Amino acid sequence: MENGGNSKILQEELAKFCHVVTYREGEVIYNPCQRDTAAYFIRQGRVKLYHLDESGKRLTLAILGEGNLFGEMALLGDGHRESSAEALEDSTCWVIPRDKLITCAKTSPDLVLHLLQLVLRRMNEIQERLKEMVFRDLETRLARTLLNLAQRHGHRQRGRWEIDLKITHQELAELVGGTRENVTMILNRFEAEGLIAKQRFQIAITDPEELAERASWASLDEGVSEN
Amino acid sequence: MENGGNSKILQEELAKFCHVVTYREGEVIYNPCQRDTAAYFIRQGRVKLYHLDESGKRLTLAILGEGNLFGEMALLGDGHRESSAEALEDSTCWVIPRDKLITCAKTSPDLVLHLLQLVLRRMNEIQERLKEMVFRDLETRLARTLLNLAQRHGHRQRGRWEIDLKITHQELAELVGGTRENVTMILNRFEAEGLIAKQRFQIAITDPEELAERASWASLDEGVSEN
DNA sequence: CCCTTACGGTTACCGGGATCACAGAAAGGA
DNA sequence: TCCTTTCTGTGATCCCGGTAACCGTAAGGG
Repeated sequence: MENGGNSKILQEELAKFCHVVTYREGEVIYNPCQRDTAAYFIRQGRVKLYHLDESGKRLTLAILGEGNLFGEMALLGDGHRESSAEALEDSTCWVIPRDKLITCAKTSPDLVLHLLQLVLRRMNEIQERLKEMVFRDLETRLARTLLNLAQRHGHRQRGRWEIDLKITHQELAELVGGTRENVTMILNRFEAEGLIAKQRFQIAITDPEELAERASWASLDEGVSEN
Repeated sequence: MENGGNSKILQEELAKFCHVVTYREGEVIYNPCQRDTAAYFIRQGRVKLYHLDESGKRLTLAILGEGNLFGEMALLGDGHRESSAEALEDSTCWVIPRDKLITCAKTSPDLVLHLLQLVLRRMNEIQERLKEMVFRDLETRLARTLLNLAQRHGHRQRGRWEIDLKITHQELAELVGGTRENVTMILNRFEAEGLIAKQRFQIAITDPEELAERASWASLDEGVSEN
């Protein structure tokens, strides 16, 4: 969806020299310090990328869906993983081993350009996250995260956005870089103000415009309120 | 230095279809919202990448030197800048316009692979910064930043590392995501403990091993203490 | 050479958010 | 069905680091 037609072209290229792997919900795709040299391209399903620090705290780097690339870091030098990847649902991915990519770059240079595009988009998002951590407070970050999730993993329904993810407050906390307790409090505040509606594992945005306000979203057209 | 021989090969490729621009110390290379579609590869000099938020606070994304790539985000879709770049010294860069890159990808696919490598390296660093913001306190982040600066912009001298940058506490604060006051305090603490020596605009690491300790550096061999 | 400007140093205060410590409620397996 | 586990809700407390308000000092331009 986000990649427009590119995703399809890319997949045709990938089909020439890559194979497909499927993962079940909850399955771990890779772990830190593992040594392999493949990147993955999501054909179908959702994948969570995260990093654990030594004390057990977790930072979720991204929740990705169809048409996204991950594990690209393994295309670098020695190819050791720094983070973990886990399938949030049953998923199928193209596997892109480094050496195959290098050999095939000569015959289909467009492929590498496409990958470069995908990597740049991810980099942009991470840079955005870094900026948010420095400049924004927890409430703002949470509002933004909810809007992002709705955009990438949600659908519109009668003026509200349903987030199509089974997600806990703990997981949200790991996504915004805060604690579960504070996330719970802020979510309740949002609900009391009529910005969102929530049940266990489920959140819907009932007032996207106002929530975007709280997110101090730079330009509305980037948000989810349009259409 | 960090790129080994790759940098040279890459530059030969770039010479085929890119031109060179030079900037004076302090000159701004680009600004947000500017619309151009070129990336830059540093041939010589140092460049600071930063982002200003609306309140005027600044986050320094990176201080780069010879062999580094920046402004790659312009290779994406519409090509608008999100951050600023400024020459810290007189510098010369290869300019890589997007359309030239795309046309030349067919004739020299290795070039794109090299760029991909460089982008991945940058992405790795930013991801690292993000993790630090979430997991580490200010003192740790500052210790790490000093070691990084020494590694990338410093030289060894009689067992200590001199950082070859004219840098203020304010700039360090923008690099670690803290305030000038706290950076000053921590630097003084480090100096009192004999970890660093400093004068105006100048910092040297006198005890790299111990400072790496304070940085809770994962593996020593990544630090600057070896050799 | 003076005088403005920027940088470095230091304190007091305050607040966002982490930590700790519960309790109720839903889920889900035996 | 019960009983354990996981998730949510809500306080009390604490502390890191931001904010504000100074002052002395080096730098550097007119």
